[in-house]
Amino acid sequence: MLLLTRKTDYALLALASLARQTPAGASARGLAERLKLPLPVLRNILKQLTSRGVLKSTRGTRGGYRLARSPQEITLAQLLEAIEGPMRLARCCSAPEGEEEAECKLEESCLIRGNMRRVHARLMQFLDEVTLAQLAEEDSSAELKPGSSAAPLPLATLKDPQSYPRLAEQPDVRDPS
Amino acid sequence: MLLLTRKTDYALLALASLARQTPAGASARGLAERLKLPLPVLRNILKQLTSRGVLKSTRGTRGGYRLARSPQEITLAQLLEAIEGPMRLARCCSAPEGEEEAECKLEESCLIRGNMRRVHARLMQFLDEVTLAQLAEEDSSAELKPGSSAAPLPLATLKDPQSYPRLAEQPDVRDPS
DNA sequence: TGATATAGCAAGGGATCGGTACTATAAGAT
DNA sequence: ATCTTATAGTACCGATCCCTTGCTATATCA
Repeated sequence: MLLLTRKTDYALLALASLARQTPAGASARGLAERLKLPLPVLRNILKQLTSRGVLKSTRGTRGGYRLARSPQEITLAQLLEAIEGPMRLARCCSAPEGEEEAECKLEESCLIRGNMRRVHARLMQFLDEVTLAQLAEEDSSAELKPGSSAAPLPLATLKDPQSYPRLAEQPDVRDPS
Repeated sequence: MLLLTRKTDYALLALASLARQTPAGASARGLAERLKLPLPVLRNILKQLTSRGVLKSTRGTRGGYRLARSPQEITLAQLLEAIEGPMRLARCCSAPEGEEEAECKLEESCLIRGNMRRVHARLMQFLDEVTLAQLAEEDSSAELKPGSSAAPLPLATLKDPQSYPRLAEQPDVRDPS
């Protein structure tokens, strides 16, 4: 299961690059060359990010794109929604208002609707705590005490993956019994 | 952006139903009728979950499926990987070992690889803290003091979504200036 | 006026998802 | 033994979505 599409990958890359050179901007061509991304694709992405208010654009000879806000004020949740549309964990996790329902026939009888929504909310909260500034940070890769662990506000500074604790190992058995 | 496929929706529903009646089991037909899911689809899902070791099956007249472990020992991360395959945030978040690379041409020059992996790790950690038992819990929907909030181990009991705090509202402007 | 750069549509190829059908195998009941 | 129930495995089609590309219009600066 791959969570981010290629489009999102490219977008995050471009945004990180722009974040590192804030408040200066860059042209689509310049970004494509620097990041080695296909130009036509990147163009579409930048256009979309502009229409969603994440970027600001200037046309003309010395035009280009720049962030609409500072990297600290842009969260991963915002970016994902700008690129891939409203984010839902399952079909029953619709936008808080509007003509949501009728997506899932069960709805009423669904066993897990309430709990799925809770998980969804926690997930969004997590994504809203990661900022573009953190994503764009120089990758010094090991500047943390592994013992300090879980801060009350997670990801205040991005910590290293290491091996995160799997509660139980998942056997890939064929049920030989 | 929709995270879970229909297949996963069905699977979680079926697993929650099985979890509520642990350690008893249920047949594919019985589950399909009770949950109002299309039988052929559910069959394929149950088969897959069995081959991945999440369920155990018994053939014959009074056969059926039952959980291979207790609902408290099964995490959402395990389920998602069993249903949708290895979970990655982006293409550069491969499995910890094996012939991973070469998926992303950039790799070396990638600006955000390290940080993406950290985000990925945190995400997995989160999914590994949600158990099937929690998902299957009766939905009493408001049995919690909203002040008590974030426990050291999040989701010890699933809390209500309410309105989680959006750091900044995302304007859907057309850049009218 | 010309060059540069973004804006907005539109379209097509390819992969994946959702759903269905068919055959084989195993266990219990009669 | 045989019939019924139920899972195991595989193959297939249709629809949808992702990815990419191309063209034309518009705005800015030299």
